[in-house]
Amino acid sequence: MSTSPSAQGPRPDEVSEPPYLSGLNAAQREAVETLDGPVLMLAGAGTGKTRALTARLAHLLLTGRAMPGQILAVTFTNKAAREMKERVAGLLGRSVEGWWLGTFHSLAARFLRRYAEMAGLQPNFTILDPDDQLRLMKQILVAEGIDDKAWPARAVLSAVERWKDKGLTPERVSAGEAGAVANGRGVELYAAYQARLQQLNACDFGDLLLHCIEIFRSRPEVLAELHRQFRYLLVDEYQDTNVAQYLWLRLIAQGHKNICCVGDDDQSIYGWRGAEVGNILRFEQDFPGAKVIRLERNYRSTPTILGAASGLIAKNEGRLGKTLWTEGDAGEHIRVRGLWDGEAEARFVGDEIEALQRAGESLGEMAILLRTTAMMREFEDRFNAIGLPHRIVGGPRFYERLEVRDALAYLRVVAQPADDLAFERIVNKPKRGLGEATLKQLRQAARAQGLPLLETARRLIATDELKPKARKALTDVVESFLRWRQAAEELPHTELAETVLEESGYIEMWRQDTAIEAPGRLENLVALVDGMADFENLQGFLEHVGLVMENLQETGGEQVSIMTLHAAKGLEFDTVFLAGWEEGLFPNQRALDETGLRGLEEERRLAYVGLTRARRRLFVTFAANRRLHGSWAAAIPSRFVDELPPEHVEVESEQGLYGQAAAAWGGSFGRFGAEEDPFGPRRVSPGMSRAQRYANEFRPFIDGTATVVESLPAEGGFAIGERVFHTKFGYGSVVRTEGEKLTVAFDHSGEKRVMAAFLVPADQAG
DNA sequence: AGTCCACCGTTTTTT
DNA sequence: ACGGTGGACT
Repeated sequence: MSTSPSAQGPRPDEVSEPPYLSGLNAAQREAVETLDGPVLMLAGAGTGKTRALTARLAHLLLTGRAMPGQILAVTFTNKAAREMKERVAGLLGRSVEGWWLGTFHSLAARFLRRYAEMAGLQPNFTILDPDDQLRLMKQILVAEGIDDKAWPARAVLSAVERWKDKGLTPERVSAGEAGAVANGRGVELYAAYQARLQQLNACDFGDLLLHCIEIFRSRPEVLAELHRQFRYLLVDEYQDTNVAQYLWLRLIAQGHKNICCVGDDDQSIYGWRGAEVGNILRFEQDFPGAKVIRLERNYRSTPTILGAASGLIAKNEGRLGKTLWTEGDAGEHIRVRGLWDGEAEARFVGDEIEALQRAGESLGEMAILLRTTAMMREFEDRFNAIGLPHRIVGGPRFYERLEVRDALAYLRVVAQPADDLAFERIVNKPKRGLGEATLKQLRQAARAQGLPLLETARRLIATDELKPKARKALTDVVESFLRWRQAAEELPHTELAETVLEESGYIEMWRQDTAIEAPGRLENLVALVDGMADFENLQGFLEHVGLVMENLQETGGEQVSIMTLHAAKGLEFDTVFLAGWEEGLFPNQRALDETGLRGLEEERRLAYVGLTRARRRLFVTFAANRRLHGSWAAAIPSRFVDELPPEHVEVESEQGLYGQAAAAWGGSFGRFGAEEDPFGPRRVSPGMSRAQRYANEFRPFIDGTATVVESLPAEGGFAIGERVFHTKFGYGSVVRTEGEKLTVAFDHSGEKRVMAAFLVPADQAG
């Protein structure tokens, strides 16, 4: 273990050692003090990673190893960057100025503003948001005559994004890879998209990194400058980096090779957007001589929770492997509970929360973690009904709201008149009679002259080419922008924004709107202008907006949190409810279909992330029936339920609920011994794996329940009044028949329209 | 030019 | 179920 020779003098003894070192365990201490060379800090969930990380930064600064400006620290979210800044300031007792701490994208943007012209951009380039990207891609597809039915802009754009994630410019995309996109025209479209971005003086998120990489590769003097500057690199959440980020890092790290990457391969959950677990698995090869430090002592969860999580994640292959341990009482068992449907599930969770609340537990220490946002609704409804304070974490973000985006589009055109996407967005908002016809004319002229739309409009209104009405309206728009650009020189940017929104009639448009959400939109506009006050100028504000799409919500108070598993990464709660653990939902069927075993393992990691969010108490629930895309689907418990080690789990099942499915399937949700199995003896051989049983007997139910069965011919007719049995809804009587569609009054779930193929005569059931 | 209706697709999401 | 989108209609 090396200690610095400088500032602090010789190795401090126990008493006088700096406060940020005290209380660290041996591994953490090693992670803090191993400053030179490549270090991989494998930090399991709840092992005090952030603590070690911030201490390391404090150590670098306090020992005089590095000046703030010589440290490059990368996080994944702005929130994480902010927290790190605050915590290091807390350790040092003062705030640190001038260091390079931020997200990959904000740091890359900072570089790129400096070297913009090397990438063919002007320094005031716009950063496109996802909506702009999509609109731009749509325009490209139209221009190139691509059938958008076969190749929707979404799909092409996502292919382009994956290429960018891999650090591939159009020239570098391999033929094999390109062939699969848009009938082999993928690269062509990618190139056209890039060309258009350049015209707009814009780039998308992926470009921020990609342009940097290209500059680093082609301009050794730039890279050398960065190498001189940055002596120490620190990267958080390394398991979620993509190839482009890896290349970017490696190029910068080549200088001093002092790179410390922190991550947990078991928590890699962003493969679907290009993250490569491989980056962390390969670290030691990528950075020869790397020291690997494992943080394995968990300070967060009970041994029970930790044991369950470890047992589950052990089913994954290709892990670096860690053995997390913790001390203390085993704690409460994990309660696994099966419910009739999603509504019952929400009711159950609500009841448990109320019970905990009565027992003195704080709502702020409880969270419901879900696989998809679609599942949130059920909980929201229920909590609203019983008046349980809650908040949805995530959800539509401030800068994504349409009124905010419109307002920003106005400001973007003022700041950067070549921003055609922004111009098109607001040219007819409020309605000015500038419809598609005029816009088409304008676009054509712009293309012919190779000029931005606003400049083209300025020229066009001097001619007689437009219809008088359109000409009048467009003149108005052009003159307004000229005036606002003038005003931008003199007015503070907040006043400029007010002027623009008022004079454009945009504010008035919402004042006139009688829709229920209009007042809220006006409030958001006010909030937007208020928020601008925190920035020095319009440019700085727009830069922030481009990079920070996060919510402004800081809702305090005692509330239960409802969020997706993805949103929960990095958080912890006393009590966690993991709901919707059903095959098809979680693990998500689409993940399995698209990426097979890889997808399954990522889903399992997601389960692991969920489990490890809990400090003391954990509930896992699943429903037998789930309303999905409008129709009902029968569900069976997630295989992950079975993968929780039995000794940590306590199953509570509603008696008889799963009679049908459970009996056919083997009569167990995994936890019952043969003698206590309430559903009777198993009908499948005990040696058969769950996956096999499943493949044999449940395939049709799992992949596409309804569709598979619906396509079968109806089996014989049912008579009105006949008693029938349905695997999802139970017993009932036929009310109406229309071919193979029947209406049945079910004893427990009311009238439903069902397919005859789903029904059997009641006397043949069981 | 603007409004209405049928149709489609529907995991996760930061920057 | 539901919301967004594109095409047809007024």
